[in-house]
Amino acid sequence: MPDLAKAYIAKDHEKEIYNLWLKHNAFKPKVDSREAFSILMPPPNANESLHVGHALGITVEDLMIRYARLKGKKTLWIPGTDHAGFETQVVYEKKLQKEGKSRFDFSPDDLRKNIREYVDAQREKIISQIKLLGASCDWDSLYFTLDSNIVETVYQTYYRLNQDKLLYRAKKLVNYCIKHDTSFSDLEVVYEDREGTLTEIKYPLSGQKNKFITVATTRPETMLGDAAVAVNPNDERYTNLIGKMVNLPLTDRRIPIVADRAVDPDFGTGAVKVTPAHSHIDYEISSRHDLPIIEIIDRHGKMIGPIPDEIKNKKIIEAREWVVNQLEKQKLINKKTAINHRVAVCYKCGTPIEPLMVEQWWIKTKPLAKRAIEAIKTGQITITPKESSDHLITWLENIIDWNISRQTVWGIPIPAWFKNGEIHIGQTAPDDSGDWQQDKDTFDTWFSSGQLPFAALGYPNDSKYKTFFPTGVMETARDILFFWVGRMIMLSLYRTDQVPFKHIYLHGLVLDPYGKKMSKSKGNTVNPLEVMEKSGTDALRWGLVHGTSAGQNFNMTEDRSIGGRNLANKIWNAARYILLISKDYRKNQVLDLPLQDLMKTMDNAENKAVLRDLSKTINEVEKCLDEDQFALATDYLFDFFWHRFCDQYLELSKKLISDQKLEAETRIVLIRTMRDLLTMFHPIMPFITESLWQHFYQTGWVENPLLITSHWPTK
RNA sequence: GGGUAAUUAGCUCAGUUGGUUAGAGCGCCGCAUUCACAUUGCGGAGGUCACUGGUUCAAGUCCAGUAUUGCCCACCA
Repeated sequence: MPDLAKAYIAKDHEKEIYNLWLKHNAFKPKVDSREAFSILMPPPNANESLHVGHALGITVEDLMIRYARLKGKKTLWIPGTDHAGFETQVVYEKKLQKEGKSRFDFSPDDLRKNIREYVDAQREKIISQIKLLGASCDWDSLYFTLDSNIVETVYQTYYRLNQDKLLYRAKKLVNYCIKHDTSFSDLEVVYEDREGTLTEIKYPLSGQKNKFITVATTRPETMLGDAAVAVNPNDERYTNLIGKMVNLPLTDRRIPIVADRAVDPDFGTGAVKVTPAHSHIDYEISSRHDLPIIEIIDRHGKMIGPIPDEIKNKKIIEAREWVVNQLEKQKLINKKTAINHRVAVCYKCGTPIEPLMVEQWWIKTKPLAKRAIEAIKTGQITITPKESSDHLITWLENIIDWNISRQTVWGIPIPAWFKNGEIHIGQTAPDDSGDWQQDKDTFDTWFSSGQLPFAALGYPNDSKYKTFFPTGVMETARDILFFWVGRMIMLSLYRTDQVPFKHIYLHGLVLDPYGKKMSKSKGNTVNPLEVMEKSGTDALRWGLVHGTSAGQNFNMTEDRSIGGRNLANKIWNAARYILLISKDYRKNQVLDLPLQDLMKTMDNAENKAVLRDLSKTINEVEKCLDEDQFALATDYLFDFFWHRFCDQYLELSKKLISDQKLEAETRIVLIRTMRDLLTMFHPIMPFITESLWQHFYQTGWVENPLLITSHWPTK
């Protein structure tokens, strides 16, 4: 047996151990009659570098899959990377910007090709970083979300939605970012408190001199697209004006005053201008009163439509100044007040969202959501933490139709063709007349990633799909519960009639030591690669799990991983000591007896007692791991190992072992307890435990050459 | 506005069907060093379990309310 170094230096072992696992195909599922357990790895964006959020997710997933493997299940963990359509395009545009270029310098085809090359070059990086974390996933199953089989499945879903009349193309009001030139779904819009000006404008009543109705707005320029003025039906100030007309200033149009329940009489003047083409609430009001929709802003934020020539094609902000000036000249501005209000903005660049009328592909989500709700309510899918079930159900119950088209080049092209208002759905044009134009849009990334559980497993014919679907658990970040998890459930039930996973485990946010969100701009990020380099991967993994709570955010401090490093060193030295004093001990079959039986062979009460406590610990750890209580499991393990085994028993064993009558059984207790501890520590600290297992194996104390494919302790 | 979670030692947090004297890690104080490990050991200080009320023989734990903080959803024209 080679001598063990006095201290455990993680760097000296990790690479070798990972290669050992790879060499033995330890991550590959052995397909037999055992119970199946699979996890789909949430694919990190192909252009990203590993951050601490990934590290947490991968640690927990690896922990679950290693535990299942030790418990004798056939396991498959499928890794992948995400093309992440819009997000990647934004990153690439930033890169272009640094080079003094923009996306408009390239044709869409060239741009797509360039991003593809960029992503292909980046992809290897994050994959190698995932390997550093010790991820025991089946690399032969590695997927990329633009793989042809996945794209094909996505297309089939699109066709089927069309056949089932759940897909439609419509020009409706959508959330549009004029900077990125794409629409979004409701989920990609965030709200921010912004300073603004509330301008009160007097609209002259038709046929009545010097009589006005005053509206309040933060967007004066949109008055040019007004279709009505609305007041609350119960607002006595305006009851006599309902049904009357006003002359819309700066235009020659006359618009009605309507009564609508959406108007809050206590806000502003209690009268509101209605601009159906550029406000969601106004769009709703207009549909209730059959008002015309007048578009005055285009996709680039330029003024269009029936507006004065002076501002045609001008930017929104210029138009605003012009409109306010003109109104002031006509003495139609009542007053202007500063206001702090919530503004819908693009979640990437903070540009205010412009609601615009754009033709998009929509999915009718209500019928899909209904089945998802049922699956959750009947317990076909369970969630940790449990309160997330209600969040998900509430979201599904209030779901609105989903805009699945994006005006980005990087993504899965939508298989649809247009010719003079005709629409053809399919990958190729219906004829080669050359009149058909392919849809230039791409799918919302979440539409394709929402199908990954079955798409990445090779639905419908692949043996992986047949063996491992539905997957056992979906482990992912809490903040994509609606974006991703909800959509996976809906689309999976729709396509496969099965839930995509039986259980969901949501991890919280990793915060900085002071409980603040980590962000690159704040400079308060913890770089997992640095922690791994400094303290070791096992130490990082321990630090991410120990002392945290399922689904709750937690503060990441360096101390957490230092604690993990110290623990690794302690494990190393306990095992090293046992190896040193017993290196000539040859295995006795008694060693493998179930603990209950092994205990009966012991003469000494202390030896019996430590085995009894070991058995208790196995029970506790098992129960915790079965219930997603990973941190609590590490608590039990830590306490038994450090205090009960090392501090008490190991010291005591030094006396016992010098007693000739007790020597043999004491060695057995030491070896057996350490062996079972290595096994239980393995899911959370795979490298050091496997490394020591190798020494146990070479000494002849264990049968299985690899801990990773060994089995959970027998009680 | 609606929802949800958190509030326990200086700090970060456990405490799972209510049950002796409320725990851990880190930090702090004292002692110990050829004996697996100083990335260590032994010992110690430190808590009105946010607050108010209720249920109970018994409440950190269950119920109601209050406060503070975080997050999610809706959204202000």
